Amino acid sequence: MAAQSLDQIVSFCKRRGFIFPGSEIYGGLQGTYDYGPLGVELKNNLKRAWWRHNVYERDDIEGIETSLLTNRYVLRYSGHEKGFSDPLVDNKTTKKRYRLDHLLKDQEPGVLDAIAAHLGIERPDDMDVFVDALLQDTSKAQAALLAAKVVDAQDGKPGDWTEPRQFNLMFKTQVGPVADDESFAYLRPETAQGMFVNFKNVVDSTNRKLPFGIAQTGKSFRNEITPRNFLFRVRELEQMEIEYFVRPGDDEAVHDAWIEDHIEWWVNVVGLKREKIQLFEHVKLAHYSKRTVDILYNFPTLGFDELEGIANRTDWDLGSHSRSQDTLPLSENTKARVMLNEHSVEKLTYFDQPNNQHIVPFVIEPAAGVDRGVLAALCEAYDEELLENGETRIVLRLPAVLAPIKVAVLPLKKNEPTIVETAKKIKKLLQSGGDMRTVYDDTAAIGKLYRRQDEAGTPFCITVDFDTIGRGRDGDTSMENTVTVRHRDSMLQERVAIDDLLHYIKSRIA
RNA sequence: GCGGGAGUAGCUCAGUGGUAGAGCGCUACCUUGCCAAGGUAGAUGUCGCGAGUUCGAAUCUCGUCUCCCGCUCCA
Repeated sequence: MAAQSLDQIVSFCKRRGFIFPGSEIYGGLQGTYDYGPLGVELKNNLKRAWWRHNVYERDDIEGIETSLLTNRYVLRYSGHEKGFSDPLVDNKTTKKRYRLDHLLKDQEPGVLDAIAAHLGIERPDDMDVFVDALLQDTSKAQAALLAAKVVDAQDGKPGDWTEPRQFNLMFKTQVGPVADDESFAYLRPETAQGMFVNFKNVVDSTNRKLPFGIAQTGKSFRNEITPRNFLFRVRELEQMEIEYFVRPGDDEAVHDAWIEDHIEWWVNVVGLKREKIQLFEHVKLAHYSKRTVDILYNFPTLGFDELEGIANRTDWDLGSHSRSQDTLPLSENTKARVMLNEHSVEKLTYFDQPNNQHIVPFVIEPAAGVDRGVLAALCEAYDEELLENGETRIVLRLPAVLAPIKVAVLPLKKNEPTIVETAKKIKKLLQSGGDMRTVYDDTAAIGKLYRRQDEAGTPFCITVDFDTIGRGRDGDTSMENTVTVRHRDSMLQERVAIDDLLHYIKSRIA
């Protein structure tokens, strides 16, 4: 039986050392989690599998790793400094909270005129401009909302509004020893911008031709208003992102291809069931997006929710980060909305040799959450199996490539020195390659050792017994130097020669 | 940020003013010829944190933090 609730997964993760609450002994820190000994292996394996699929097994992707601390101009021109913050206002009577722009959109024109009059300005057509005007002086804005009798849809009456407050979803941090208003940087809210600002560097250093992509995994930070639901919404998260650059006009077909490719990856590599995956077509689009499609997974408790978002970011980002934008062949939407860039020293364009012209590529962005991926993999793999003898076996049916521990070596009897020594020797042999986690355990009876490994998701247990050391029953030595390999999912066993073990295991965990 | 619920051993939870408990798990030894076997011994808690009331607080009050549910938010 699969996990029935997220709580079940949460306590399992803590008990077995996958995931712990962040800063726990000091009462925790909201929206942070730490990965334990098994968790870090699983997470690394997931990232490695992603990198392998998206970088190594393709011809058209380069990897990159950019800094988390980000120059504020990067996030100004990307639109985040402005668009990544929400002005919020509360109605003290109804206890409802609204985004200011959403609230204003629902008002009668007369109410908006009254607000403008109170501020002493003409009413702007553009809601963003209007909101900006209100945020210039929040106490004056509060007075304006009250004077204009802004209505709360909840009860249909003028609300008792608080001052509007700007809720910035980006973390700022001080850079350098002098704490003044200008010496700060942002912690990046997405890894994407690092790839955009390095577009020229990658093109120049690799001689890439369109279409090609840049891939990156790494931490991002979002000051979520309400971090919730375990790993699902956290303030420090890790992303696996690709910015795939194409000729304008090719973007729509490439977008569809990435969606298909990544659904397949979640199903075939991470092991998520196809029927637990859905697509969600965004109706309300981000400022940079022409079309965004989410890949959703059916999490316990949460239901279908986002695992990966695949956006067509058009030429927005490259255009935004370029100087002299008026000289570039930008798309109409970008041209109309892009902020004049007074700080960039580069034009992020691509010279199209065959047609002898500069173009600004369109970008398709598959952006997945590593932590959400780990959570989905755990939820999918978690199984409470009812055995024939009436007992329950918890087994984590992770694909071998994701399993934290690949193989456990166990002595059938720990009070038989030759068996113990042989088992430890085999453990050394298997770990010598250095590219997989192996364990030796003799602290319980063999059945319990198997069950422990089942919970950890270990696909193979190797048991050293009397046959291994040439002391089989009735003097049988025919199975000397062979061991039992016990399979996690089926609990079946087979006999394998020690000399063949390394190859046997490696060929089954790739 | 608002409303509701919760926080006691690693996990699940009992304990309503009077010496902190159970099950599972964990450790050591014995036993054990393959699926959470048995025996013996053992460790583990600022009862989330901080104040207050009280002779005495896990228990009552207030504050605070964290988690869960609902609102809100989710580029």
